[in-house]
Amino acid sequence: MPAKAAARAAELRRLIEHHNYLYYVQDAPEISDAEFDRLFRELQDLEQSHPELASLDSPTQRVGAQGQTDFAPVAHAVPMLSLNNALSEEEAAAFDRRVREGLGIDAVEYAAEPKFDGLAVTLTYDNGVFVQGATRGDGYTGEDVTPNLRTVRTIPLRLAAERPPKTLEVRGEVIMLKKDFERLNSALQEKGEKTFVNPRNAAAGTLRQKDPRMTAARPLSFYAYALGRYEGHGLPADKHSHQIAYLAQLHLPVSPLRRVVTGLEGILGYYRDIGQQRAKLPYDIDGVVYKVNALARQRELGFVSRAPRFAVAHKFPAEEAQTEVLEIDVQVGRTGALTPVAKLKPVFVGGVTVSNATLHNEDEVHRKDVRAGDTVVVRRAGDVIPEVVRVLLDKRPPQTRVFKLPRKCPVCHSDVERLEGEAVARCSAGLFCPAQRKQAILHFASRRAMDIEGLGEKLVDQLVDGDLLETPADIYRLKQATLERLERMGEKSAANLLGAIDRSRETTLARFVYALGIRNVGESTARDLANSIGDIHALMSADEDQLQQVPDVGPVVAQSIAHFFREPHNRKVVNDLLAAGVRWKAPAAGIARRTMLAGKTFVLTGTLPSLSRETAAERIQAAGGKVTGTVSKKTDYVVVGADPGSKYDKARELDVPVLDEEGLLQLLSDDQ
DNA sequence: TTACCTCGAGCTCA
DNA sequence: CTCGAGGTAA
Repeated sequence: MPAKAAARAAELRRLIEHHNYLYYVQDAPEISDAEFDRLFRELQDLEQSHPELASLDSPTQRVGAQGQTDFAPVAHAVPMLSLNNALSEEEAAAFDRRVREGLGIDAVEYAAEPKFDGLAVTLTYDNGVFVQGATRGDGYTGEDVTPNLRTVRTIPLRLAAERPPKTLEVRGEVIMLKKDFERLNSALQEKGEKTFVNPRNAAAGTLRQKDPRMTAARPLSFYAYALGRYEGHGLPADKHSHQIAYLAQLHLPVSPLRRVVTGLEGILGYYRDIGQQRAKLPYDIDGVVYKVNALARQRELGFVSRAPRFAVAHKFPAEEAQTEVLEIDVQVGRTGALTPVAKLKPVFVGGVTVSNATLHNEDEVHRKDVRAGDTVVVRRAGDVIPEVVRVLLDKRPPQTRVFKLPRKCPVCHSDVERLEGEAVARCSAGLFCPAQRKQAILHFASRRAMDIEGLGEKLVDQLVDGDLLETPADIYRLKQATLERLERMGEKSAANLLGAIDRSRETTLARFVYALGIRNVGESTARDLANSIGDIHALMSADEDQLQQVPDVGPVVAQSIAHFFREPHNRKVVNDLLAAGVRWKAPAAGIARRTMLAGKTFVLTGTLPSLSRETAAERIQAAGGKVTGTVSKKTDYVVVGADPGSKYDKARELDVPVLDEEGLLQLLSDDQ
């Protein structure tokens, strides 16, 4: 009697999902583990004997139902933006002041919540069923990690709602609870396996597992804090806090520490309160978040470039630690810039082991008077980069010496030059310096340049040190037999590398120009040059006036380019590369094709029906147009897709012509 | 900057 | 088993 079986299966799923929620989210089970297991097994048996009842949202299908995690790209319909940071109470006060002034009101109501230290993800529910989960990625495109997220016990596979919304996209953080982290690490240790260094890395590593069974074995948690897309009834439209409460009703886990507070006093009170509880909380947090609670006011404030103006992350002060400076190393970069780097006695701070800290330049070292042998205070500033905060002078041993930048390049012993008014000193040898040569070749081969897969740092070191490579052009003369003599290079690796080198011969002018590594010429300038000048020989012989005709090329960039191509050595490298068979298609129809969109500026907002943001931008650039991020009087067109942001409002305000995708394609096809 | 995962392939020892 | 390269995240 399948009808009866189906009804029982539905009932069991509801019960199991409910008790799962009580156990994992509420931490208040109402039945014993044994009873829960019985329900679970009954459902499993039922599904086994009636395979037609199996369904993806069944709690028996948390693991394995969808096979492997494939990390396929997922475009976010609503971008996952980052928040601006406030690093002190003064900055939090400044945020509150800007909000008050922006809204013209005296006391603002904020929704405050802890800022979890984990990984941002977005979950999509179709008709109440969890169908997709993705990482944040660059905010516009993330990776599909659905099978891994299905194993997270606090993520409901089905929302608790009689009439669930048609679509619900919810944003939140995947974390590992401190106790789960400790349990996992001791288990790993017992097995003699590598342990994780902190809960965040454990969560990140777990989410990046290909096999969801591995993920299932490592306990992750999830907390929801924001809404992405929503279609359906029932969502409160007035306040953020009400929306979060609604998510909680659907049995999505939300932070119990969230509060609604008012004004600066309210947010600072909250900050101090949470700060006091921090150590006792079951998970790591790195600050608190304030959001203007009224959604209409959020819209009023809008966005500045990539971050909302209505919210801020108020970070706790970065953890500091003391350690010793073993020595101050000097590294040579691609442009020959000499960078002093403090080699530190490894110290655990802010969740990682720090052993290097850049000191930026000579003046910076002197300002802080850092010396080899000093004891210093270090911290991880602005999220990632380790920083020497100050020297503890009373711990300075006798006979330390003031740091002196070497007068000769530490790699090639050529003279070091420091130009008037510049903070950086440079090795004067240019590409004759092996350090610069290595960097130049690495840059040439990099993904965004010539994209020679497999030509990495260790290999370039060997090739340059063995005098097998002097210039990028030599790459195309490498032989199988030569490569096979190198470390860790067998027949197969050598053949693969030669294949990659051969494929790279077919490129574009823009990539080629970028690959040359001309000072001040990045990816976008290279593209501008390729589009406007369109020919490598014309580019090589262009004078500075001609170069300045190219959009966005000013005197400094023009000078760099002209200077680069005046150098006979560089001209020879270009000619050698051409002789080695490096080639590209001439930009079709040349100038004529570009007249229409040349110099026109576009801004994209919202999701286009068929083109991704990237493709749209590429097509516009290919036609000579420019794509920027902000709408101003200089913007010629705003291309609007679904769910546009504030840029759309701005466009209407400034009377900038608005296109949809069709209009854009029309414009592009007119431009033949 | 550090830590982590995955992949392909080389290395090592049986 | 170990290494290098490539990728991601904060």
